[in-house]
Formats: sequence, structure tokens, C-alpha cells
Amino acid sequence: MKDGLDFSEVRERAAEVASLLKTLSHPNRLLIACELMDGERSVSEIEAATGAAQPNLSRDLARLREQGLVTARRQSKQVFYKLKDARLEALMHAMCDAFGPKPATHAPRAAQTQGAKR
Amino acid sequence: MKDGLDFSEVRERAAEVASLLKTLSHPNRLLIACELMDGERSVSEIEAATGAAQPNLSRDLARLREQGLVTARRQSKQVFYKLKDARLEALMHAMCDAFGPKPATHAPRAAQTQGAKR
DNA sequence: CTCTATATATATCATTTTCGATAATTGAAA
DNA sequence: TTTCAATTATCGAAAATGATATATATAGAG
Repeated sequence: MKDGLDFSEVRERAAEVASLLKTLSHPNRLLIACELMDGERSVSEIEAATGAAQPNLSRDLARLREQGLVTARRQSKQVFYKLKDARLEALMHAMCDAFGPKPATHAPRAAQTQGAKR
Repeated sequence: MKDGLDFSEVRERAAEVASLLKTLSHPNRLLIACELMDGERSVSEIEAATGAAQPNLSRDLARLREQGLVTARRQSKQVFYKLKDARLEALMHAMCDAFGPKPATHAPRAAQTQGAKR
């Protein structure tokens, strides 16, 4: 029954996923997610890995938290973040797969100097 | 440099992908991409499938075009769009896989096992 | 060729959201 | 208290968005 069209349901789901993507659609937040693929990281570590300004980083982490994508754990002075959503992990892997580093970075493919400048 | 994760290069790539995600991070544009996974569609068909207002739809299609995600082909009065980027197709499939319809809620388009219910 | 209808695109406006930068704040430990 | 780690607050500029109006392109009728 194509009539009882789950139009509303499809759109609802689309809105959810779009919201997810929106959260990831910022370079810094995307880098954060990438970084967390390898496991738990402290804010300082993330800061170093992404090069983001610390207050902005904190705000971005808050967004990821609010979206339910990561969880935070405090250990004395530091706060450690890790990925929470398995679907996100799957998505991240898919993205690394599709848009990931050029073959040369990890896999010897050819003498194709890709030029790591500077 | 074995761990030559050049900040600038990584960030550059992150910016590209983030830009991609941003383009997809709107319910209507996401639905457009979903719709185009099944093949070429005219604007009117997309309009019907997404329920988007026509001028906004046109603007969204323009964004997808500018991002290089789709191509347009005019045939008399109608304009047909289709996915252009193979990486996007891969990503869309991954997303359908991860966030796709719940196993029981609505019949999958094909009668194939589609839910990995781990 | 002009008139009309259809299909799509572009323009504009008001409102909201986002972002980088900076300042102030909280929390834990020495 | 002082210091380190992280969060929250705020400001202004830029971008996104829905709604609405207008424009272009193509085709068919008269």
C-alpha cells in the first residue's frame, strides 16, 4: 500500500539522520569523531589532534554529547570522551572507506608521489 | 615520515568531507539523495517524493549540483537529475545500512534480508 | 508570431542558526 | 591560593532556511 504513504515517517527519519549529519558537518567535529574512532581521548588530546581552539572544541564536544554521539567521563582533572553510538562508528568507517586517505598513505600502491607538502 | 599526518592535509580533507556532509545535512536534500539512489528522477518526481516546496527544492538541487553530487539533464520541459559521485552513492548505502528502516516497520523494497540484527 | 500552460530556476526577505574569538566560570588537585 | 583542565557565556558576522514573488525555457494552440 503505497497510499498510506509513510511520508511522515520517512521524513521523520530523514530529519533525524540529517540532524546527525549536521552535527558531523563541521571540520572540527568530524575530526573529533575520527580521532575517537581509535578509542577514548582526553579533551587535551583532541585539542592537540584537531588543532581547534579550546572553547570552540568544548562547544563542539557539547554538541556531540547532546546529539548522543559521545559520552564523557571525568578522571580527576581531565575529561575523556569516546564514541557512544555504534551506528556512528559504522558510518565513520564507511566514510573513511569512501573518502579516506589516499592509497599511498597506508597502502603502497604505486610510485605515485602524492606530494605531502610541507 | 611514517606518521606524517600533516595537520594541514588532514584538516583540508576534513573540510572537504564536512562540506559534503553539510550539503546532505538537510532533510530535503537527504531525501533527494535517497530518491536518486534508485536512478534518474525528474524534478517533479523528486518534488512528489520529498514533499518539498518547489522553489526550495530547486535551490537544494542547485546546492547538490554545485557540490558536484548530481548532474542535470534537460529533456524538453523536464530536467532529470541523477547521482554523479560514486563516493556519495557508497556513503548513501552505508547510511541506509546503518540508519535504514527498522526491520519490521515497513517492508523493504526487495524481499531480501536487510536488517542485520545483531 | 503571439498567447498560454507547464516545468524549473532565481531573487528577495525575515528569522534563525552557526562560527570564531574572547572573557568569565567551574572543578579538581597541589 | 594557585594552577591546570574544561565548560559556559557572549558578541558580531556570516550562512541557512521557509515563504513568497518573479523569471526563464519549452511546447502547443490559435
